[in-house]
Amino acid sequence: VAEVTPVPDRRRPTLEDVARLAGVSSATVSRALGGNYPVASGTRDKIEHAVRELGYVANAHARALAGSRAGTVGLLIGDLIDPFFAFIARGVEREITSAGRLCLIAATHGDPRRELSFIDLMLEQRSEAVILVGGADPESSLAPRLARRVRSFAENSGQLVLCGRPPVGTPTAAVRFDNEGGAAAITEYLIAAGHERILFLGGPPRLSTTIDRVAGYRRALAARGVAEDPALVQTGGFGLAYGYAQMTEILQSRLTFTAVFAANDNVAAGAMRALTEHGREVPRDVSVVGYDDVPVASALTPPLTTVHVPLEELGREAGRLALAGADPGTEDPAERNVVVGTHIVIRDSVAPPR
Amino acid sequence: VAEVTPVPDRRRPTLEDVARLAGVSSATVSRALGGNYPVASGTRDKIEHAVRELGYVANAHARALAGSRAGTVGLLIGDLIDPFFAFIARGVEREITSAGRLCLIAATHGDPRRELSFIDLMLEQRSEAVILVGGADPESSLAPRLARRVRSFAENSGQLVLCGRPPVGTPTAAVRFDNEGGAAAITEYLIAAGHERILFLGGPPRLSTTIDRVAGYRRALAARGVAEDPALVQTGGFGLAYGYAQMTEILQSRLTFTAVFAANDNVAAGAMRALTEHGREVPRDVSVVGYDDVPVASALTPPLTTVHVPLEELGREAGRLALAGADPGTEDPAERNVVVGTHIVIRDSVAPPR
DNA sequence: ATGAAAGCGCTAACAC
DNA sequence: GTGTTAGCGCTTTCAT
Repeated sequence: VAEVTPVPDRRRPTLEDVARLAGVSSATVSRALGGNYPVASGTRDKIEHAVRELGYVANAHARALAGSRAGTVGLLIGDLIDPFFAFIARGVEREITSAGRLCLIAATHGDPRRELSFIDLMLEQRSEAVILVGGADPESSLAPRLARRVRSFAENSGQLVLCGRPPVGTPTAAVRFDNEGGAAAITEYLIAAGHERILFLGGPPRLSTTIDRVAGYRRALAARGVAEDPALVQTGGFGLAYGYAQMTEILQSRLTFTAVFAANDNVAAGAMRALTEHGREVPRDVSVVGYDDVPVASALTPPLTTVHVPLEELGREAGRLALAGADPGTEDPAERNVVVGTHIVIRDSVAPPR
Repeated sequence: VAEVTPVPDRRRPTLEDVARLAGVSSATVSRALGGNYPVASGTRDKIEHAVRELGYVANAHARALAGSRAGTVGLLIGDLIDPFFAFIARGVEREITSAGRLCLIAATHGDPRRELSFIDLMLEQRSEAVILVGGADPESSLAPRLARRVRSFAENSGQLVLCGRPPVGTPTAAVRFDNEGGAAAITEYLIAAGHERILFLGGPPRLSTTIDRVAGYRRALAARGVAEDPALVQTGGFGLAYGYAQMTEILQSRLTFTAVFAANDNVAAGAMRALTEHGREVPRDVSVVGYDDVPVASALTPPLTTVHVPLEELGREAGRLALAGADPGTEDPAERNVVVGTHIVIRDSVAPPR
């Protein structure tokens, strides 16, 4: 058996090492590095020199252990790919990072159990805050457990912020956008254009987001005195594939409609493709609108009329709430709600019915 | 001045608390929780009970300080929105998370200085590995500093993995995809279809990715004996906006071409829009191809022929390398290279020249 | 199988 | 302004 050459495994320099080299105490080094404490400029120079000399890098864990903030904020999103989440994540990330914190991101990939374990992880990390993004099924069997976890986090660790997501059963800060209002507005727009048989297509049926959007749709119908046909509400999925498949199927049925309100832009994209393939031209034969205003909306042919959701701003706001709640400076009632507005963006996918 | 009601500020339970309640020593609790150590099953039960009772959650910082792995891997990408990065990130995240590690993600938003500070942060976090994704400007004035940082990370902390990115001047593990090969292949495809005047459009000129793709384009031209016209290589940006603007300008010039090889799918999307607006039909009048095969490619009308890059797989591979290098089990030469293949995906945006 | 005790590297009183 | 000291909560020898 060959002898393993034992690598000396040079220990990383510590505060102590820096202190020794600079000829001061470790406390002084700590203060000099912390910045928020008076240290003689001569001393500071010596310390900075020693730091460079040794290639010293602070140990975040020791720092966190010894009592200062951990300096991290957790962000949990559904999926990194989906632009809906990506824009929110970008806003959060920007806000958190510019406050000198580190953003820990994880994706659930649709598994509610992963939410739980992520919160546990953040609890272990002693994160200052965690931000939960995205719609959720309030009926989920895991909901009570989630509520308990959230409470535990808020009590022990820090601020929890819900972003575009229904309450979890325990008070928290939250930032939402007006799902119902936007849905009502764009439905009214369709009605104003002369449509009465409007197909609502897609959206996981039990997801709060879907429920709110359908509610807005119904409200507009009712407000304008348009009769509601339950057959015209076909919830299901959020993807392009769903929109395509479902619309294909619908086109083979006897269901009649002159406009489609897709639960989001992806579904609209799928529906439009199916429509086109069946020789129905948008918007001449059928009008189509979406929701979210993610990049695909403007890239479609024709460009899609949709509801703009200020996703990045939503994220920034969530980030701000997270930090405000974590900072001991602001004594806010941890439970705060901000709602960001939505507005419809008119492009070329709507025309009067033929 | 009102008296501040002092909140009792209930301390979080520690290992010690659990030990006391379970009637054992903290060492035993540590072992029971660690899992990899024999503990009497009766003792274990008592401990688990106490843990639940107290709502005990381990402190990751104390754990990391006391010597075990930090259990985190850093991931640095250019932008959370860009599907190119998002797919890679998803692959990395999946791999890291399924290995029980926590993935710390940050975005540079194109600022090379943020790369440096992110590595510093990871150094502070004592991360097991960091993964740097995406093209980079090798001429950047920060390159030497980056090299130094990378070396420092590798020496002190853990594995550094480059993902789809040129070497940084010091040996590291890396996973790349064959940029040049893919570019050559799709160029040959265009040539085989009869094209000779092929416009290469977009891509930041000093970015390694662009350079490699242009190299592939040139290689194919040379291999097929097609004369190269320098005026046909117009590098610039990576966005849809760039593709649109630049193509619009080119259409107003006297430059002639029968096909466009866009540096990526976004540029292709922009170029196609400009083409369409100028009454040039794709692929009848002009053929267009892209690179990356991100979702927009298949959503375009007509669907885009492009080079498929297995982005998520790339990310997974990077994740694997990161963990392998971090694990002391595998004694690999920290510097390993894996190259994942690319292949062209034929859709409907290419036709013979008229 | 379990306990005692010594740190890990840092911050935060508390002295001077 | 700077040094001393006592932890922060855990893991890990070394005993037993």
